Amino acid sequence: MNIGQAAKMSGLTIKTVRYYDNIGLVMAYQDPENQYRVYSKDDIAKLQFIGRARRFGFSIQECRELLSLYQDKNRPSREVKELTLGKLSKIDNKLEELRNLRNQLYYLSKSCSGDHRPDCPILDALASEN
Amino acid sequence: MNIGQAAKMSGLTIKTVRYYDNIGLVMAYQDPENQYRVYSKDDIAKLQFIGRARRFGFSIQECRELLSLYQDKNRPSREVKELTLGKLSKIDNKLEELRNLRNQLYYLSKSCSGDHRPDCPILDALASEN
DNA sequence: CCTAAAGCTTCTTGTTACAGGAAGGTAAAG
DNA sequence: CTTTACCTTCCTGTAACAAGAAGCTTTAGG
Repeated sequence: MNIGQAAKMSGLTIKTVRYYDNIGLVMAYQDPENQYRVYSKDDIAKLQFIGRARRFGFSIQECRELLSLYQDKNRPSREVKELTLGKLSKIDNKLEELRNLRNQLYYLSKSCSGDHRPDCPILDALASEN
Repeated sequence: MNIGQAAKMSGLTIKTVRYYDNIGLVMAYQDPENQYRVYSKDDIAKLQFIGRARRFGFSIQECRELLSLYQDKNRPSREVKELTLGKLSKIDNKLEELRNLRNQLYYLSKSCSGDHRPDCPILDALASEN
């Protein structure tokens, strides 16, 4: 099937699918006559796989690794789990960071009257040493 | 003072400071003799201001707005508060998203034995319809 | 005084993961 | 035969800088 169908079936955009072909992540067969990309069922499965992994926050590089593990029927599940746990810990760090940020911003916004007057503790905080 | 000192005093890198000059965020005076950038105390204050705002998750564009509000002694504090509240709500959305992701990944990792055997519920989940 | 090191300049390229659009070939339908 | 839909490649833009090359300038030391 052509790239349009492949995009629909995988839930990705045409641009994305073409991009994955360019970077060698999911390479389509090229019809020698018209240069159109041709996708097999197997390719669609890979695209869907990647779409889900991306939604889980895995980077393209990580998707590449997951895909090769996915295609290797004999790999130990340990490798996949390690990748996932690594990602989990990164997410935990990011969560912590964001929570702190959120609280600081929250207290800053609370302290500001937010009316017509020019006094603004938010700007004061950004301008001061601390 | 030169860019090296300015970078140190503001806690930013030289590259960053030069970049801010290029995009017109904090423009330095240029010594006509040697083309060196010269930073005043006021410039340093702006750089520090931006450094803090960036750490609070404000984008360069938002920093630009905050900076102009900061320099306008008569602006109503409402504007700053609105900017901050908008940012806060974006952070809340991101937090929610990340928390969901984290939980999904967590349960996936829990379900995988992570040993030498090839069976891996994580990959199964990425490969299946849901 | 000369030299080496440190500091400065501009310019180009790379990063991440695509999106948007131009210019042009192809295919299917009326 | 023409319109319309799809496809192609190639170029540019995004956010916020980092890295590095090539080449001045300034400063400190022997």
